[in-house]
Amino acid sequence: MPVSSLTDPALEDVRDLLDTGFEHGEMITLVGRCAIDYDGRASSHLPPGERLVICKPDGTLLVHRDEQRKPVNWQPPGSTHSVCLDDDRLIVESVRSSPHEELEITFKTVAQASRLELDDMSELALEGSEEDLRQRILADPDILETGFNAMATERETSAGPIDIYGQDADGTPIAVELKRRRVGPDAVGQLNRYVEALERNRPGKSVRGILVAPSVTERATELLASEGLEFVSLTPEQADTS
Amino acid sequence: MPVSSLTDPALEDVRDLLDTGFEHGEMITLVGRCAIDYDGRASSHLPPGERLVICKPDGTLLVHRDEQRKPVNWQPPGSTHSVCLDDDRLIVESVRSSPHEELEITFKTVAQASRLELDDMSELALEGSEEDLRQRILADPDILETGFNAMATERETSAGPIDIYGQDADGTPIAVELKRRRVGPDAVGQLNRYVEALERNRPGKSVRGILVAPSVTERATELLASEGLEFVSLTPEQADTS
DNA sequence: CCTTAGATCTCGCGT
DNA sequence: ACGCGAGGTCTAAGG
Repeated sequence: MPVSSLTDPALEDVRDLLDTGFEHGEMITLVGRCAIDYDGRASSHLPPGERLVICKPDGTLLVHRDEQRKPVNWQPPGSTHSVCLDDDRLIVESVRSSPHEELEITFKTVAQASRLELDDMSELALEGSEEDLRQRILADPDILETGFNAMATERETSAGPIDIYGQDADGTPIAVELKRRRVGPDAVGQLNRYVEALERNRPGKSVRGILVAPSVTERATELLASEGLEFVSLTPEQADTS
Repeated sequence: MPVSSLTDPALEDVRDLLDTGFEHGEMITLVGRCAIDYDGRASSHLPPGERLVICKPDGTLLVHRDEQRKPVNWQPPGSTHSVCLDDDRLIVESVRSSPHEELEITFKTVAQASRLELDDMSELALEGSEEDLRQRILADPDILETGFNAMATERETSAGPIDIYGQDADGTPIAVELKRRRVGPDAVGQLNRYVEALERNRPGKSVRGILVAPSVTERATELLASEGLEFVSLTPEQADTS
């Protein structure tokens, strides 16, 4: 885990460190006072302030302030970074194509500059996703409704793919929309689009729509009622019955 | 912009640095080999690997790998960080309440640990948002449709707030939904919910729905047609006519 | 606190 | 490439 770091360096030395880091595909962190201009999908300007800048070898660039979870500015993976010294200012530039986006960071002073080689082959194992909720229902369809018969997942309609498509005990088609957390009106609209698409395909035949989530907001409940849709309360993880 | 940094420190010294940094409300960066466990809205486990950890004074915690824009693990602002030394392992813990979430980072080795005091009072100025699109239309309603009369923004309906509510030249009500970029079926569903809510309030009276965006996907175009809704192409920023 | 919808959303998966 | 929907989404604004 080699780390090369400079404290209160001359901007010239920072430029060399960046060039070396970019060359070697290393991660770089910079702490310093900088102004930032962005132009691409939108455009922004951030006056000078002290921030932490991170350049990843995959082309990602992050600018973090001392608060908030999201970077104040950034470039997505695949961008190309470069650095140049202009008088007494160090300019870090990141360019992305398709769509074209430019980020320019102008440093007045740099307090710390580091090159990091990070070795990380592990993969994140996450539980509690919508996929887990789907597996729960497919493993035991009766928890949705007695006699439910799951016939397909991601079934295509003209309005998009249905999470689970099946039939009830009477053979009536059902579109099931899954959400891992409490839902609002948007999920109802989504389910409604799928149900209407199925009904357009089979005129006259009734289709049921069931929204599956831990809970729904009041407005979503009203919308479900006005559209004739149903709700079943389920979480991705089985309730702890210990 | 005071920066205190340790290279290849003993874990004991890292613990002291963290304690000091937490105490003084400073930002902290750690580079090292660690495993991570999360439990809260979901749960996850990440086996050992080399990562960059950032603790912000507002309670934000970020764990970044050497690729991707998003942190592999994190805690939102408002979380409480703590550190303890357990044998030959350094454990950084972050807890959040409402909802309860825990993140535990177990370091085997630390290559770099830094305390940063970042002074940043500037505010980001961003252009090209949906709000800019709204201002464009309100400043010159005719660019939406000749004779359009904007009567309200964020007008409440039983299905949620309409971006712009108004009337056409004939006095027919119009719900306008704005999007800053190319849109898909979700935006059509959103507009449809608003139009249906208005129609439920005024039975028999027809209501027009207009989706405003730079462009729409084909599926969204079909949905617009099947719902009897309309589309007008506009961008947040005026086209460059130089 | 909860709800609602925007975001330079990001990300993965599919066509 | 583009389309589509999930996400521990995050974040701001409003009730």
